[in-house]
Amino acid sequence: MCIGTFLYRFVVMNRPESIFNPQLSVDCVIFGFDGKHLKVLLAERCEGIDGSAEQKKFKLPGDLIHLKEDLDLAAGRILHELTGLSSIFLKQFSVFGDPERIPDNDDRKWLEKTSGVKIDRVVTTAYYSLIKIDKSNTDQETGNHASWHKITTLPPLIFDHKKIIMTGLEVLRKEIRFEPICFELLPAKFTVRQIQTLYEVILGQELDNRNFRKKLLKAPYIKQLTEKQQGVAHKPALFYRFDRKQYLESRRDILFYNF
Amino acid sequence: MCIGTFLYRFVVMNRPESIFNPQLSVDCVIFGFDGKHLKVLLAERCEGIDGSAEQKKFKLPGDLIHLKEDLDLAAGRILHELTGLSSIFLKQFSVFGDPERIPDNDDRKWLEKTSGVKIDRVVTTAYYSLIKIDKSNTDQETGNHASWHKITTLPPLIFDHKKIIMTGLEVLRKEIRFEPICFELLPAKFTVRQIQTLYEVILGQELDNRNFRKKLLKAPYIKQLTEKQQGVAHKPALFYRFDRKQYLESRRDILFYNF
DNA sequence: AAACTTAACGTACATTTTACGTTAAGTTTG
DNA sequence: CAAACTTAACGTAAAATGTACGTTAAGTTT
Repeated sequence: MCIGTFLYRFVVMNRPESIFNPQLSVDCVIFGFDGKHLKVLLAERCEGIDGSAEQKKFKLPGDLIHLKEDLDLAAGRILHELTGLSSIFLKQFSVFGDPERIPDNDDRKWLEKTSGVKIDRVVTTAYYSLIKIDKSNTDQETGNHASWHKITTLPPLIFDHKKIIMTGLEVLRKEIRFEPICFELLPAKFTVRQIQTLYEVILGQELDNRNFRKKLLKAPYIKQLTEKQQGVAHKPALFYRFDRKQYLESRRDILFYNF
Repeated sequence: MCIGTFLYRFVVMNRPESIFNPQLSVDCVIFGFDGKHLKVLLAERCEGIDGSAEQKKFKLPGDLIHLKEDLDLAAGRILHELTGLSSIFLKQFSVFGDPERIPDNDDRKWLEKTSGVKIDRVVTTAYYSLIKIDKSNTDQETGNHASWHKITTLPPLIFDHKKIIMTGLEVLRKEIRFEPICFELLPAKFTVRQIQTLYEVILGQELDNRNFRKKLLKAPYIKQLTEKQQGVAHKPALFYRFDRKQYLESRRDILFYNF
């Protein structure tokens, strides 16, 4: 939690009129790829209801939004507070508006306690983002009581956050079939094998490496570098980079329809 | 406006505490196809600010949601109130959460007057739906001060409703490239030409009829009927129908990725 | 030096797309 | 009533793409 958030919380806990809108929130499903597994960044619900022994639960990074705050900007704020990153791929993908999505139990009491406002119903707008997992956000597990979890083995989550993650994953799966958003999940230099593994973990299916390679390298926005992999116990792979400008150029005037 | 809505309004105007949530709304972009043009169903903002001569503006069918109402159900309610239709294809596609999306002018005053509540900010969840335009909703223009408008020539709209429609159209364009949702826009029996015209108006591009036909008829869920077109001044076309069950069957286990 | 591992390239065949030409079945017109 | 007209329906050849594999290459490890 950055200073800004801390201050907000302080104010909230000590003033009758909240600066938060108690009915609107955003939650971010932050996908990351470490070369092997698709992961999601989760925050620990550290504050218990009464300080005593409680179930350790996780939650999506998210927050109530400020009274006059734009939703997209609020999502950016949360991502920034948690990771220090800004201008990151971030896309609204769904709204969760079931009036009973925040059940009348410990979860709600915890939320009312930490937000300092009476919670009636909360409609949350879900965003997903893709980031590269590297030393800066892996080593200390990003700090802020946040940590990466494989999407295949998620810990217990509050509210409907599991459903939100699964919906986000579906959207990501759908999206990756047509748009190369996967490059947001890779370092600037990558090998063909890395992209293929990423596609495999997202699609949940093995792909033929020879055909995958052919299809990928035909794309005009995949640029080969002269640099090679180092320190591997086999033939080193060449590095490639994603040329965003070429990508946008190549996407113009495509017509496509299917049955 | 159906009786239900009227009652709600009556209650709202006469009670201090509203049964509406003044911060959450849904708006529906209802697409229709009349065989020639892609259209959208718009409601007329009939009540003026002070009853005097005012600018005639249109709005998307939409409403504030009830205090404990689910968003998806609210969208269904609005569609039903306006068209009498239920169990219609209806999909949430975006949230509009700019705090300034309802500007501080006549539009806001009108909204406050008709809803009976003080409007601070309204976050709206947008849905789109697809319906067939036929006699039941064309002849009397659906009643309820609602009417069909070509998406190419939209009248003046309140708030950011034009932006909402355009975003919905983009989503529809994207969606139609991969899923045959277009059959929601066609009568049960249709000709190849009808589908092609529909694709052309949605994609905004002419297609080769011979190749379109081949591609379409390969789909296992397009079933030829024995019936032919009648009363046309040329070779009558065969009718086809969409087999939803076969469609779902054929969609299992498809793997697809592209660069 | 041989074994091992993954990268990188190639090839033959099937399928799909693309760009057209041709025939068919009706109505309208002179 | 035949010729003209209009759109439906079918066909075909070439190009492009996808699929299923086999082979060679460049390193490290044993």
